[in-house]
Amino acid sequence: MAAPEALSLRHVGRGDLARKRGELRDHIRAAAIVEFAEHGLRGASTQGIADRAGISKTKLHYYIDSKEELYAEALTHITGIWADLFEGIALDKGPEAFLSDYIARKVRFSLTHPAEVRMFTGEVMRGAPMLHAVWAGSREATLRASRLIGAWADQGLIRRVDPLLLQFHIWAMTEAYAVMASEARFMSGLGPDDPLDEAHIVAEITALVLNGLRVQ
Amino acid sequence: MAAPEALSLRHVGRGDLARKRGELRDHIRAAAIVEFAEHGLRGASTQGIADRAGISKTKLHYYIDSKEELYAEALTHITGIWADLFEGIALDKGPEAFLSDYIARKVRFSLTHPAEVRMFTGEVMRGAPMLHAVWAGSREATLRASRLIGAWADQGLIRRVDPLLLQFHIWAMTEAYAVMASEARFMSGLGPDDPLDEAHIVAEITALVLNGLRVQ
Amino acid sequence: MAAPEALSLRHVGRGDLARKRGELRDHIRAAAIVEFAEHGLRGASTQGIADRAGISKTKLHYYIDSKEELYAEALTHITGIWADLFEGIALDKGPEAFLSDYIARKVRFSLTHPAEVRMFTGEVMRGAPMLHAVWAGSREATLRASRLIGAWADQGLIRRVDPLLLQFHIWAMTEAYAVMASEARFMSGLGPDDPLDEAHIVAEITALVLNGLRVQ
Amino acid sequence: MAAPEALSLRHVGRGDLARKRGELRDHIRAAAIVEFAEHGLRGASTQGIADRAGISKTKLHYYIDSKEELYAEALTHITGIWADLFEGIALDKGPEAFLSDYIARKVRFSLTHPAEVRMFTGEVMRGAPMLHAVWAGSREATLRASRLIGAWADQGLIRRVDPLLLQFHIWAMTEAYAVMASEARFMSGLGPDDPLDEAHIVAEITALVLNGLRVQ
DNA sequence: GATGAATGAGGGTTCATTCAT
DNA sequence: TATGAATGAACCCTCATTCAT
Repeated sequence: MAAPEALSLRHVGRGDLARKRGELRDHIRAAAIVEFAEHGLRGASTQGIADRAGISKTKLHYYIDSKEELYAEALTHITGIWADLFEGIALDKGPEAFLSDYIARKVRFSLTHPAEVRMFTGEVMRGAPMLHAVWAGSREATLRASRLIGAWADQGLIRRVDPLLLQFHIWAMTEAYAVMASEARFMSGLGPDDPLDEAHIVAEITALVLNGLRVQ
Repeated sequence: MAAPEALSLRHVGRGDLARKRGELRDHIRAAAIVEFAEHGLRGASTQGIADRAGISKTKLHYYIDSKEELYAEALTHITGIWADLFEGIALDKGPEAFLSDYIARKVRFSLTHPAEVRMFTGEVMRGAPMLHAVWAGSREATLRASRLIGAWADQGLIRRVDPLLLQFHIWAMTEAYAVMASEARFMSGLGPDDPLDEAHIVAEITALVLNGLRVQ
Repeated sequence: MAAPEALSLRHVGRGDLARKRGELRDHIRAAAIVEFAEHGLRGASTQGIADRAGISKTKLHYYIDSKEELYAEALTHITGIWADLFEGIALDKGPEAFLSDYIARKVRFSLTHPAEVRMFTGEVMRGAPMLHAVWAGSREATLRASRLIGAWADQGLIRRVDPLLLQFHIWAMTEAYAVMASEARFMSGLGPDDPLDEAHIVAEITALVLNGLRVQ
Repeated sequence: MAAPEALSLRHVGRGDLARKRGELRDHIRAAAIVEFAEHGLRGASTQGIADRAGISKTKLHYYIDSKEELYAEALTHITGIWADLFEGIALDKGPEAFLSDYIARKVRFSLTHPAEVRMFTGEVMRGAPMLHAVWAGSREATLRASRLIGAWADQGLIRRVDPLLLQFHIWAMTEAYAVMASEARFMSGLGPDDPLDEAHIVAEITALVLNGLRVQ
C-alpha cells in the first residue's frame, strides 16, 4: 500500500500543502465568525481572531488580506450555507411537509451553528451594509417562497396570510435559538453548556405555525 | 460684558441646573444607545457617541465615568422601559385580550425604539455578560408569565404549549421588526425611511399566535 | 505697564494658546522637512519626525492628520517661501542686476535652508507626484521669466540662449549647494559643520553666468 | 517527466550557471537602482525591487544578503560606471575639447541612465553615509581635475575660476537632466515619455561654460 | 463646569528576513 | 536552487481616558 503513495508523493505533497492551507483558512474563518458574532465588524480585533484560531496575529495577516475582506468572506460563506441548507427540500408536497422540514432545518442550524447565525443577525441589525454586496439572490429567493405560500392560500391549503411576514416570523423564531441561546438556557434553568432540546423546540414552533395557518 | 451671564446665572436655580444636567445625561444616553446598537460595546467609540450627541468627546467624558458604565446605564434604562411597558395590561381578561395587547405593545416599541431593542438584542447575543447584573427580575417576570399561560391551558382556554417557548417566540417575532427592520424594508420594496405598517404587522402576528394556540 | 496686560489677559491667554499651537505646528513642520529631506515620503517615519521635534509620536499625531498631509503641507510651505523669495527683485534694471540678485538669493536660501531644498529636490526627483497639486503657478512663473530673458536677447543685452534651459541651469547650480552640501564640504576639506563660503559661491556662479551670456 | 530537466541540466555547464546567476544579479541590481532612486534606502521595499525584477521576494532574498548590502553594491556599481565614463577623454587638447566632451558624456549618461544618477544624488543628498565607504578615489579624481583646470588658467587658456566650484557647477547642470527630468518635460510641454533634446542641452551647457570661462 | 492638550495602550497592517522543505 | 510559510519588529494611526487650566 505504500507504493502508490510513494509514486505520487510529489502530487500528494502539493495536495497536502494546498489542503493544509485550505484547512487553515477554514479554521481562521471559523474563528473569525465567532469573533464577528460577538463583537461585530468594528469591535472585532484581529488579535482576538488570531487568539481564537490559536495562531499569531502576524500569521493571521499572512493568510488574510484585511479584516474587512475576512468579514465579507465569512458572510459569503454563511449565505452559501444558507442556500445549501434547503437542498432537496420538498416543495411540492404541501405546506405541512415543507414547513415542518424547513423549521426543523433552521432550528438545527441555529443550534449547531449559533455563531454563524449571530454574525448574520448582527450584520442585518447594523442595516446589512455588506450583506447585499455578497448575496444578490436573497430577495429573489424570498419572493419565490412568497409566491409558493400565496399559492397554498389560493388552493385553500392554508389560511390567507402575508407570505413575506410569515417568512419573517419563521426566521425570527428559529433564529432566536441562536441569538438568545444563553437567555434560553438561563430561563430554562440550564447550565451554559447544556444542550437545548432540539426536538421540543422544533415541535413547538411547528405546531404554532401549522395551527396558526389552519383554515378556520 | 460679563453682566448678562451673571444675571442669567442668578436666574438659574439649583433645580434648573440639576435638571439641565439630567437632560444632558438623557441626551447622552440616547446617543449612546444608537451607537451601542450599531457597534456593540467594544465597537462603539466615545467619539461616535459624542458626535451623535452633538458634544465634544471631552465634554462627554466629563459627564460619564467610562464607556462600560455608560453601557451598563443604558442597559438598565432599557430594562426599566421594558418593565414599564406592560403597566396596566389586562392580566385577567383571558389570553386573547392579553396577547393582543402584549403583541401590539411590543411591536409598537420595536418600531418606535429600534435602537433600544437592537442594543438589547446585541447584549443578549453576546451571552448577556452585563444584562443579569442590571436586571435581576427578568427571570422572575418570565416565570410568572409562564404560570399564567399554564393556567390558561389548564382552563382549556388555549392549547397546551410550552409557556416559556411561547414567550420566546412572541419576543422573537415582535423584536424582529427592530432587529431586521432594514431587511424588512428591503424585502417589502420600501425605502430606508419608509415606515413599516404597524397595524398589519400586529394583525399578522396576533392572528398567527391566537390561531396557533386555539384548542383543536 | 502691568495694567494693560492684566486687562487683556483673557485675549492674551487665548492668543498665547493659539500662538503656542501655531509654533508647535511650525516646529513639527520643520522637523518633518528634515526627515522628508533625508528619507522621502515613504522612507520617513512619524517616529523619526517626532524624535526630531522632541515630542512623542502620539503627540505628533495629535497635531497632524496624516503623514501624507504633513508632507503636502511642508511642500506647500516650501513653495510659498520660494515665491516670497523674489519679492522686490529688480525686474527692470537689466540682466546683470536681476541675475546677480537672483543667484545671490537662491544660494543664500540653499545655504540657510538646505533641508527645504533637499525635500523639494527629492519630490522633483520622484517625478513630483504631489508638487503640482500644491503649486499650480510654477509653470506660469517659469514661462514669465522665460519671456523676460527672451526680451533681453531681443534687445541685445545678452547672447541668445534657450531661456528655459538657462533657468534650469541656474536652479541646478544654486540648489547644488544644498543638495550636495556634504560633498562640497568634503571636497573642500571642510568639516561637516564648517560653513561654506557664500560670497565666493555667489561670485563664481554669477561670473560664470554673466560671462556666459555676454554677447560675443 | 523529470528527464528533460535532467538533460538540460547536463547541458548547462558550470560557467553557464555562473553566468546565469551573474545575469540575474545584474538584473536585480538594475531593478534595485530604480527602486532606490525613487524611494531611497529606507523607503525602498524588497517587495518593490522583486516586483520590478519580476521575481518573488523570497527569490530576491535568496540572491542578496540584505537590502543594505544590495544598496551598497548598487552604489559601487554606479561609481564604477562614473569612473569608466571618462575613459579615453582627451586631457591634453585644451579646455574646449575636454569640456565639450565631458559635458556631452555627462548629459548623455543622465538621459540614458536617470535612475543611476538619481540614486547617486539621493545618497549625496542624505549626506553620503555610504558613498565614501565604496568610493575611496572620488576626492583624488576631483583634485586631479582641479589641478588641470588651474593649469589652463595659468596658461591663460581660460579665465581664472575656482576649479572645484566649476566642477560642482558642471555636475549640477548635467545631472539636473536626470534629477529633474520630469519637471524639465513638464515645463517644456513634453509628455512624460517624450525624449529630451540631448544635442540642444549639450549645446546650451557647453556654450554657457565655454563662454563663461573666456578670458575677458 | 467646561475644554484644548496630552498620553499609554492598542488598533490593523507591512516589513525584511528566516525557516522548512 | 528554489519557494511557500512563518515571524518579530516596526509601521501609521486611533482609542478611551486624564491632565491642566
